Amino acid sequence: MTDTSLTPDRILDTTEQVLRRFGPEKATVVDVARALDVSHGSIYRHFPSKAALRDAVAERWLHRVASPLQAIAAADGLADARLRRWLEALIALKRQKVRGDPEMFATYVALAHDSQGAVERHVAELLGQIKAIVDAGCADGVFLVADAAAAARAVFQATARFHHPAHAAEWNDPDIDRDFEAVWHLVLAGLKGGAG
Amino acid sequence: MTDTSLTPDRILDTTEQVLRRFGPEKATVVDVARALDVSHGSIYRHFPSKAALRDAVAERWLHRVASPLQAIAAADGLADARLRRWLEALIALKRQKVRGDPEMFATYVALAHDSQGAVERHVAELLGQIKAIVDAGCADGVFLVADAAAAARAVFQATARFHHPAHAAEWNDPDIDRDFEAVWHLVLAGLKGGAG
DNA sequence: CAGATGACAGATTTCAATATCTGTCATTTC
DNA sequence: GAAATGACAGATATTGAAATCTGTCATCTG
Repeated sequence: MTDTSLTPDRILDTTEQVLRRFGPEKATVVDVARALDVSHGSIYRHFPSKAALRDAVAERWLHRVASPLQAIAAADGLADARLRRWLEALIALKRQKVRGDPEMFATYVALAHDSQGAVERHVAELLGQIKAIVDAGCADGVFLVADAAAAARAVFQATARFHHPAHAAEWNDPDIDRDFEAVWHLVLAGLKGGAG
Repeated sequence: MTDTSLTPDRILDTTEQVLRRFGPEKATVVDVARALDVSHGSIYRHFPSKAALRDAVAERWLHRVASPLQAIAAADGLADARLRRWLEALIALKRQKVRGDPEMFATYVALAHDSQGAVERHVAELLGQIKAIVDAGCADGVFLVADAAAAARAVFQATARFHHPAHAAEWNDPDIDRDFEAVWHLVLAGLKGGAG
């Protein structure tokens, strides 16, 4: 029954395979149906449109990024070290994905671009994780900020060059790690409240 | 003679008009020649290739951004206020260009994307201007940084969301000014050396 | 009767023939 | 004779007819 019954998860798995093989431009609902050996009409029983199917693929991919970071955000230890580890993990995840399979990375970026809602939820989730670290840091006196949510956004945005897919081409720059170090220094100083 | 003789500047002016009318995909060297009422072979007397012509257009556009900022970087007054004014001017220039004529902005971004060398020189020029402000700030004791060039890069990169064309779509966000304020706070604290 | 099918209309994409463009250069113009 | 021309070869883009795709739904199947 497991490999014969058509479920959303099975459709999503197959859609990823089809996207990997044909790319986001060429992949069609008919291709997915063919790969599953069902009629394309059956896909529409589980997803109302091709766009909804792509949204779901994007959402799952974004969740695979946010999920491992959640563990870091919720860990023990000093908030400044934890924030550093969290950012390094986010950056490493993204770089790993783009280096491991650049075409698939581009595919997922294209999907995400069309699924603005999924991206917004994803960013909100990441901001929530940063805010949790900042809150903890304030409680411990490691950080000193008036508005933790605003500080979380500032940290995320100031480091955009190192994790935002629009900057992926710059991640090959040999100076990228040194650049991150310099930005991290500014960010950390700001969170510690060095200049009220 | 002035309006009959074919000069690089006249070709560049006309190329901009043609790009404005047809966009970067459709504009051809033949279109430029037609607009100038010369044969397209004559264009190749002044520019070795279509790519070189587009490079020159990009370079001129980028210079129009860097030029007014130079005055701010070289002005008197406290370095922190000057850096703030410089960043605000850079951001205002970019926003003005994208709001005033979004299609032409996209055109120039496409040209710049193909003229990596021109972009690198432009960024180096901007980094030089920031470094001059940071150097002045260090001399006055307003800033405290070990490596002014590294600090300049960090300032530029941490604020990328507010001036890098890849983020242009986000400039319509109603919270964009508040976001810049938060990032500016982090950056300023870092430059003042609050957290050694 | 829940779930799958496949034929269908309208929209989108493909493909190959046709036209245009880029860059060169021997010839022409002033 | 310096500057401009226009014909040319090979590369690129356009076009319109044919094929395919999306989304729907009446029908079928177990």
